[in-house]
Order: sequence, then structure tokens, then C-alpha cells
Amino acid sequence: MNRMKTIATLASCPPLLEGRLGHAEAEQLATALKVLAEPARLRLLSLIQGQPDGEACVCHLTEPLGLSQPTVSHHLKVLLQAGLVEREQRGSWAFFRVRPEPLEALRSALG
Amino acid sequence: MNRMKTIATLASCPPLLEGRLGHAEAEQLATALKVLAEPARLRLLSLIQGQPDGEACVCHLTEPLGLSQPTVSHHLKVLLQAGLVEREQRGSWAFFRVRPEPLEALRSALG
DNA sequence: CGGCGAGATCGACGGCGGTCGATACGATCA
DNA sequence: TGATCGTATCGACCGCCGTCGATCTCGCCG
Repeated sequence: MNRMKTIATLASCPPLLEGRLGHAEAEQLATALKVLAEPARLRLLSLIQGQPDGEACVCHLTEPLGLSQPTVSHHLKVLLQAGLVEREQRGSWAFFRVRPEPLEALRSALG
Repeated sequence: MNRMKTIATLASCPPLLEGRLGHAEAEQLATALKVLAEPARLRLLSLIQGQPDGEACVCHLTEPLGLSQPTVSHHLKVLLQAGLVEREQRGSWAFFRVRPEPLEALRSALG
């Protein structure tokens, strides 16, 4: 934490305007981005979205991802809590579907 | 890794089409997102961008961020290597400026 | 040349999170 | 009801990274 000592220092290095992004907003945006900043979760979204009917159950996601079933389940939970996918139980299978709205919100938050 | 046992299982859970996002692409996109998925770096970008002339030196970023100078320097290095900011040395001060292009590229990669 | 100030680098520490095997749970079916 | 399958949860391990104090480098100035 430097205190300014001379006028010359002040002149060549003017004080900053406070940025628009506050602590809480930065934290919130970062949290949202952390969910996507993970190869496994990106591939999950891509895999689910790429289905002919736009949905997939866990058992068909583990093999193309090359990850164990608990790990896939963990990532899906993270995506679910972030609102990036929705879950529907049908029989003993859990089907997941991509929700495009939060992705769109994130895109606009970066602009 | 489950092998399918019955026709019923196959019918209710059809095999996945391979998603568009390959391993390498997912890794690359995730790496880029990780740079932004950090409150300190988001606030850095916002602070620099919010300057009247759109640039800032390190000494004026540590205090509004509430982080030590080495930490700020570290984050700026990460942003620099990601191409999100550019650096210009003027005298003994290092001035940083936001480069909007990679942000735009990231936005389009999410769409 | 000597001192100072801006900034980068280094080394260490601590916490977060991705991963897996083991296990629990619930639904289906013989 | 017992067996089996699909998923979720748990506990542990481990690597990554944000953070800081100490130190190094370098440009400026007296």
C-alpha cells in the first residue's frame, strides 16, 4: 500500500475511478464462470446438447467422457445447482437437459 | 462403464452421438474460462477498463483490490499471458490496458 | 555512485475441488 | 422378496492455485 509522496508521482499516475464491478458482483460472476471452467462439464453440456432429443441419462455419459460414474454424477450436480441443466427422473433413469438461459446471461455479463 | 444387457435398456437409453466438443477443445476453452473465473482478475479488468484513459499502473490497483502487490502482479501476468490485457512500460511504471478481442472470442465460444 | 521506488520473481503455505472406490438408496423385475 | 441396475452420496487423496513476505531487478534522481 503505497502513499503518494510527490506531485510528480500523482501527475504521472492519477488515482483510479472505482470500477463498476464491486466485490460481491465479481465474486458472483466468478462463481458462475468456475462452473464452466472445467473440461468435463463443458463436454457434458456438449454431449447432452448433441443428443437427437437433447437429453441424456448418466449411464451414457460416463463412457464418452472417460470418467467414473461418481465423477460424472458430481459434475451433473454442479451443473444442476448452477441451473445450467435440468433433471427429470423417468423410471430408474435420470435424464438431463441443457437450459440455455443462464449461458445467455453469462454471455451478456461478459460484454 | 456399463455394458448394455437387454434390448429394453437400449430402447429407453439410446447411444449418444459424439458431441461437437472434443477433449482438446474442451480443455482449451476451460483454460480460457479459468482465467476469468477469479474475482480478483474480474475486478482488475473492470478497474483498468474504468479508468478515464483506459489504462492503469500496478501501484493504483493494489489498494482498491485489497490485495498485496505480488498478488496483483501475479494476476496481471495471468491476464497478460491470456492476452486479456496488454502491457506498456513507461519510465519505471508498467501500464496495463484491456484488450477486448479475446473477451469477444470467449463470448462467441459460449453461443 | 548510492538510495529509492515500482514492479517481478521466488518459496512456502493453505484451501479448494476433481477424482475415485466403496457404499447407500430407490426403482424395476423375476 | 431378493436380485440387479441406475444414481447419488461419502470419505479420502492429491494436485492446483491464490495469497503473502522476502527478495531481486531496474529505472530514476540527487
